[in-house]
Amino acid sequence: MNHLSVAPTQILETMGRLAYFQGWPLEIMERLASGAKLFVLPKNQVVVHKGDRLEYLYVVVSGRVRLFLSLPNNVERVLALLGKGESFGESCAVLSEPCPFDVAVGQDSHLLALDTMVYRREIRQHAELTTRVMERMAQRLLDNVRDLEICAQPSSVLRVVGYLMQHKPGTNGQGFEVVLPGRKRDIAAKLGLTQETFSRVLSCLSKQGCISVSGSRINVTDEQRLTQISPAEFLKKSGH
Amino acid sequence: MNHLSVAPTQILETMGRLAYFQGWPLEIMERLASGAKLFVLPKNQVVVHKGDRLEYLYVVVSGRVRLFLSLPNNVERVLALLGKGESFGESCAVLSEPCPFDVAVGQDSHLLALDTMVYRREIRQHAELTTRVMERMAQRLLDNVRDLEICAQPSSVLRVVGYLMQHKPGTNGQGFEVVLPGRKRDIAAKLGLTQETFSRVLSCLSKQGCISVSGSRINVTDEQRLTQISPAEFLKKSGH
DNA sequence: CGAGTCGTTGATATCTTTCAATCCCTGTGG
DNA sequence: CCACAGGGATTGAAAGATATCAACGACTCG
Repeated sequence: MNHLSVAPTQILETMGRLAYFQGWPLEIMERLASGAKLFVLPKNQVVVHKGDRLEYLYVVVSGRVRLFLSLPNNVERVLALLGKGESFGESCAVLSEPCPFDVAVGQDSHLLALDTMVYRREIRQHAELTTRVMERMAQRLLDNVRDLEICAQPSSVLRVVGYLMQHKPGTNGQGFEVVLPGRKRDIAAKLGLTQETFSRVLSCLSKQGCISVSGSRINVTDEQRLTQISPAEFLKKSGH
Repeated sequence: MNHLSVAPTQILETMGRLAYFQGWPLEIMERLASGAKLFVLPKNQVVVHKGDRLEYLYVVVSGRVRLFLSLPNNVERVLALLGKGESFGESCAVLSEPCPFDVAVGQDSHLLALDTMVYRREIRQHAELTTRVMERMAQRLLDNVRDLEICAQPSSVLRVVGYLMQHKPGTNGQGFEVVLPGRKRDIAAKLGLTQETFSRVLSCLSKQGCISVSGSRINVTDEQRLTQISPAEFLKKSGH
């Protein structure tokens, strides 16, 4: 993988702009920066193979990263789609375990790579940071449950509705927009659906006036009806 | 919920026997014990409702506990089946977030309940413990991925095979036994299957000589064939 | 012995996947 | 400027696997 040779001071500056490091002591960021690299990755580049021992912990500086499992029928199951400021590899770094998923970038991306050894040492030596990382992991565990709840919904429609509602902004009165963080096929793979099914569901919801779709922007116009659509006798209604 | 009034010293003694607290400083266990209770719960008792603010962090002393999501079609999706020494509620306790799942006991059980406030305070004041809890959470995140990988398998057979292989003991030459940690319907619900489908798959695998089932004990006799059975043209073969 | 829970088995319906063709958009090169 | 290639998305028709509904059998407990 290509990595830019970047001066630690510039890496430090980059770190300062990432949400990931908000509130971290400068002194520690400096030590992390000195062992860090900045990777420049072309679209579709694979970053990590399942089973790899991670040399680095990664933080997304720009672009899109997708974590996924490769299933026997030659399809992917997407675990997460990450954007700027999000990270992956902490769990493996902390436990020195092999990575249980594959990682690839969805478009040209910049990834900050922190040396796992340095990371572990710094984390452990600073109680405040340990707490911070612990909280982040706790948050991720809760997020996983929410994701799983959506994937566990018994019908494709409910899964898509669940996904849209999960991305509703906190403060809002009437309607909201969801911008899909990746290709539709990847969103589908995150919901445990094929892209075809995902497409059909969006199409139907659209025809019923609940949402309007244009590219990767989805406008939820009638949240009320969207959440009540459960009765599921639904893909048929729109002229199937 | 019934809770035994138990002297802190006895609670402390109980804690000492739980794997959860192995290696914890006695001093801290004493402080945790003073704010702790011991719940005695009858079969099927609900411990936590989804959305509850947790007053306690729970550790299983005896019995079986199941964490699950209630889905719209009135079925459960099981997240975990816990036995002695396992715990739940840390993430919520650490973040003061409402619990995202329901919890019930599968049989008469004893649960140790640690006050979340005391727990948080103690954890944060002792760097060593924070690290320990962080590592536990990291482990749980990796476990979640493994579980999800199994649930993501494209056929019921692969899911069951995956489940069985996940429970293979590390050291072994020829065959192994898996004791299901709960009712078959709960295992099925953990795999995202109905109990009927789970039953059929076990039956077929059994007829093909890969495994033998007696109650909740499953003997994997031909691991070789079990893992190669993928071709999936399979439920039909056994006289469906 | 009867009630209740759990598990098995069977028949049917339904939903999603799969396979295939078409469309749309974008970037590229003649 | 247009043609064309490529990736992505959509749409259609068919097949297949699981869910659902229902009945039965096994076991436990009171």
